[in-house]
Amino acid sequence: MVRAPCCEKMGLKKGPWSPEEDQILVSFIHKNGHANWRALPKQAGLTRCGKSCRLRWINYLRPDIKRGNFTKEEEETIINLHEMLGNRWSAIAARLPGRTDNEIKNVWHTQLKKRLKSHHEPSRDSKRRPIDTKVIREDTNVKEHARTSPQQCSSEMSSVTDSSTKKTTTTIFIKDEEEIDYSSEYFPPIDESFWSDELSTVEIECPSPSNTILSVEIGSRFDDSMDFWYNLLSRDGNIQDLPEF
DNA sequence: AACCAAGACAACCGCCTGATG
DNA sequence: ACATCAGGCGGTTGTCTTGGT
Repeated sequence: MVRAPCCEKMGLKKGPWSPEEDQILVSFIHKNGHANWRALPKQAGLTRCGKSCRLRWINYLRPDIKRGNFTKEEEETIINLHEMLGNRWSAIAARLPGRTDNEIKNVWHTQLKKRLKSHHEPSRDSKRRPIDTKVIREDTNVKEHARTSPQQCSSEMSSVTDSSTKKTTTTIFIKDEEEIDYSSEYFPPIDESFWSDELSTVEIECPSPSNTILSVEIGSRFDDSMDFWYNLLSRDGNIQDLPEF
């Protein structure tokens, strides 16, 4: 059986919402809540599909929405979280009270992406190479390298999940050794099982002289070992919360 | 004043996931 | 175990606004 569409298209209105429609939706939700979005438009007397109503409420009409321009702090937060989480807009929005995933997505595409691009232009005094110059090295000894190198890491991290393969790729950028505080208490020992299985890949950009990125497959105990990476990243102020994988 | 292009924002579409029967 | 549904998410498109000519 073919799955029915979320709403019957015939006769339902599309496009921008009118103030009257907004008023109807707001007053209905205040009175009845929104337990069932599919049934809501009919009950409220709106010629919209449930999805459209939900989106309008979530992105615009909700009372706790913060309107207006993003502050510098919010923009910095978005940039940092995007480096960690990738295009997981809802996860980013969850860390910015009053902001919606749609709004953050728009700001990212219209403003921050441009700013970040210019920010990442190579410069003489920058020790960090731009992301698009990285090289992935296929190396059978890579696990051995990676097992020792994290203690020499300082830290930026980004994570992208391929929805088709369900594979998460996390990239950790490593600054040059002389910049690093080798306080070993940040880095608890990890055991062999950390590297088992093939659930995710971590790419570790190594300091000179090799200047390569090690692609490391990590295993089922990755979540258990996240404190390890968390300590590394939080030490340098790159994250406040554990990233989700 | 009219037109056009670019930018900003709102809304839609299609897919995925978890819940349920 | 499977089919279906509703909600949620990210990508994309549509519409409106603004600035330049």
